[in-house]
Amino acid sequence: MDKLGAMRAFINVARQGSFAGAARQLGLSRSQINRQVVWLEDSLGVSLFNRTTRKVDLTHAGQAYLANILPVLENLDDAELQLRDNQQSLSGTIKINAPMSFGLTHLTPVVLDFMQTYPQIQVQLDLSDEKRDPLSNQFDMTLRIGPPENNPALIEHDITYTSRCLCAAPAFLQRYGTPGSPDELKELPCLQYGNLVHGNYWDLLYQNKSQRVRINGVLSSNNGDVLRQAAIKGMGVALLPTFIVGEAIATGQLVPVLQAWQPAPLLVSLLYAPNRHMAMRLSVFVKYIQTAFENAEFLLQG
Amino acid sequence: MDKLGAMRAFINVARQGSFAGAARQLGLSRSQINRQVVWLEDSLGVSLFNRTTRKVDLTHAGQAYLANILPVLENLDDAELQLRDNQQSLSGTIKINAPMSFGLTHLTPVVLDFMQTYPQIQVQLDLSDEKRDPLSNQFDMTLRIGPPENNPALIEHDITYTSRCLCAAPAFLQRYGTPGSPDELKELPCLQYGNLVHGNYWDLLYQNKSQRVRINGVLSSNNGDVLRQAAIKGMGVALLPTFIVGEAIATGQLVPVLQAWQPAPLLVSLLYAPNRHMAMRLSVFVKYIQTAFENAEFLLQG
DNA sequence: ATACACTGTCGCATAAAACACAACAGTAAA
DNA sequence: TTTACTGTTGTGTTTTATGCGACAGTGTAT
Repeated sequence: MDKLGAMRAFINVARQGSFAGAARQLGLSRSQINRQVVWLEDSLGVSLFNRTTRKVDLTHAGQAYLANILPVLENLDDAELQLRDNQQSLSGTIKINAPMSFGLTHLTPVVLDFMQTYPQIQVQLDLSDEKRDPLSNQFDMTLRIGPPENNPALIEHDITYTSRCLCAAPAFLQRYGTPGSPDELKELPCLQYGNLVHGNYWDLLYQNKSQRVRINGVLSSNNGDVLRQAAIKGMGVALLPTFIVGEAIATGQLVPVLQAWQPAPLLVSLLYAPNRHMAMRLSVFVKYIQTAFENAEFLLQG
Repeated sequence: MDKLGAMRAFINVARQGSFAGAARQLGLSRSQINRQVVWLEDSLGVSLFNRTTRKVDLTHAGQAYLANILPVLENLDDAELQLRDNQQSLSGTIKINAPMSFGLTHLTPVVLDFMQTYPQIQVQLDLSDEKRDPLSNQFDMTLRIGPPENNPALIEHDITYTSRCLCAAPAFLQRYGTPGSPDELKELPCLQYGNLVHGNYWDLLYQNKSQRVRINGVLSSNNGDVLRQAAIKGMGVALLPTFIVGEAIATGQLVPVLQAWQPAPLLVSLLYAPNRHMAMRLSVFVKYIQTAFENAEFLLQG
């Protein structure tokens, strides 16, 4: 038996002093109201009403019970209302985790725009290149750059792609010579992006076919800016996402090499727990990020 | 769907971090716990748990909801406990209404004994000769002296009988003569008990047959002591319950007359609302009064 | 690495309840 | 007295609750 329903029936009967009135108001039959109240009385072991066929008066016990459960049920409704509001309104906090470089250079401006569009939403933006569990309750959204995880317990919302390129400083190329084929990379000092280090090699695409190329890795870091600085200083050939080295290439600090041998583009995706009921602010955020990066060709161009 | 049940399932799952654990504790199947939680989530439009098949963690929304409903449910349980306790324990207040004379002379000592037997029970004893509705919430118990009401919406618990007698002061009899037959009453000044005044006559029993006898009513009152004082002063023949005039007869202030023509004994009964669940203190009170008056022969004797 | 025990979820069948309707006895007002 | 309404109860039907079994997934111990 639905005790809450019985309580609501009881409250309505008490307020109106009539079973039939409560039945009309609740859209139920008189018998059902009667049965619910009787059940409540039996389960409590207390008579709640003194009823004649024409009058319904609260017992002392009924008065006490009514006075006790009224605020309780109000609190309960408040709790639900609060929850629903937090779920459906465009307010509250979004906790985002993203890698350092991409977060600083590309995510931050979009997030700031987002916050101006939805001023009631607060953002907690955590930038770090450490791998964090997107399923821990620490973050609502985790932005990842890399190959898909194919984790069935995780929603991977693909945002865009970012291409990578091989590049080096002009001074470096003057000193070591510009490589004409990837074979030469195993003789040249190479700078490796840490998150992708699986060994002393790079996987490159040549005419859409993947080929594993041995390299001479001298520096690896989980921070792309470190590698960019190293590359600009002429310390080696770097394989870096264009969003990191794009500006340096545009200003001539770095020069693309082996342009026919480009690494596969990396997936930029938002990871989050697959809740069947996602908070409105989160789905709005995902959509906002999606459209903001939809035509982000700067990511694809050197 | 029983929302309270679903909430309890949710709370148990949250506490144990496991659907199966909650199922074991609640004595239900895993599927039922799952269904209840899913139903709760759907009805709230919010995901309460982040679940993998091996871990169950509260969502932020779930944490908030749990924190909100926990005290609410506790309050609800408290309300029920309080109600049940008030119902089953021998404590609380009993509100009694009784007629003035009988209350003072016979009910009061029994009530005082009752209070010493059950010191946790408080009594509110209202003595008045006005007719009051036993169904109004003003009183739990109404003691009435008189013929049964045969009200189906009322429980009439018969306690005992009290006989009545015709009597007068010796001085009065010296002046007017002792009546030898009831016919003479229509010439003698008579004193009528107010609650029973239905006209200028008395209904008397002669050899177990009721006969209506015309009288000469000169004073009527709803208070028996008034009539007793008047009778002692020699102002007329009184028809009064023996519990009022018994002492005066014993001391010779009044003398019974027409002893072959006695009025029908009056019923002493407790009236109360027919609650299907009577508070323990009330049923105990009824039983106590019942046994206290069970052999109350003083009521039957002049 | 493999087996195993355990998890959350879902489909299915059944027992339990919620519910409306109709009928009944009682009551207040016309 | 009539009339319209009340609270209650029995009856049948629809809805829901519940257990069982199966499935895919996941830690643990061998």
